[in-house]
Amino acid sequence: MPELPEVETILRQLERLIKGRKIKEVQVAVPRILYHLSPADFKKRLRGAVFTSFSRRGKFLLCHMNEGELVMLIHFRMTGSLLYGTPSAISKAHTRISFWLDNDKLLCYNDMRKLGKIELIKGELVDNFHELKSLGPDPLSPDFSPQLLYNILQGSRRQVKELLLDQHKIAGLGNIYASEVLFDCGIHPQKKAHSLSPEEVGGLHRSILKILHLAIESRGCSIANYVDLAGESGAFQELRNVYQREGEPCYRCGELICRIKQQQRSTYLCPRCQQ
DNA sequence: ACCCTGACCTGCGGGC
DNA sequence: TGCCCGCAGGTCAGGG
Repeated sequence: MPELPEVETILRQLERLIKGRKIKEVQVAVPRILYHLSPADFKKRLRGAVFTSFSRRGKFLLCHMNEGELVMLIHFRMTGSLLYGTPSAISKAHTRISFWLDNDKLLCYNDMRKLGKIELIKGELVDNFHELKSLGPDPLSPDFSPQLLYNILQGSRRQVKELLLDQHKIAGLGNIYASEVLFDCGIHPQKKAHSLSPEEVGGLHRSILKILHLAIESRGCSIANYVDLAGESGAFQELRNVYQREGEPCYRCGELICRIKQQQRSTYLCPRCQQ
């Protein structure tokens, strides 16, 4: 599920709705979401903890607890979501972890496929946490310049779409937005990364920012089951040009959108607009 | 460095 | 109706 825009949407809602709230009780229905942490440990460390602030790196959501002393790190993978509301209003389908808050509302981590992951890290160790440390630059960070993108692409002989999906190179794009971005700038997804000209990279850079900002404004993309904290769908799926539009006409030129496989995953493109 | 496969999970829709 | 297959916003480990 969530790529960068969906995580950003969730983060903004958490800032508005959960900031300053204290956790009264924690319930762990599916321990494997916590990986190496035991449910007992997880509960003990979070009982009484206060949500201080929130941040994001790529697709990782960071909940800073107790003035930054502790960080709860969430990766939603394919089908994870956070839901917030009164206990009776929240969908209990696939609830894996529940947090009771001091206003008697519930914050639930729901995840049909159980592929998501939650970690607890001491605040001072966050920057050394290997999964964050190995991430490439976040495209919404100020240091993500066209020149930086050019350097990243120059260093690889792989296909450009594969590179956009590689979180160690650029952190935040997933399968939907990678296809949409490449359509937007007219670059064929199978082009070798190092073969792109500075002008093409400039266009790619502009399209990455354009599509991500557009998707955040639309509060994410709900093609399948993504919902925000309130259980609401996003609207970006109405704006997409290629993703899951195989066999339908390109809005720009009328050619039929086609689907190819790259690294066992579907890529959608317009064969006429993307050369 | 690159490429592919399988693993982790559940659920949905299509074809027979 | 039921069963099997492929597919799904992700990522990692392992082998060639």
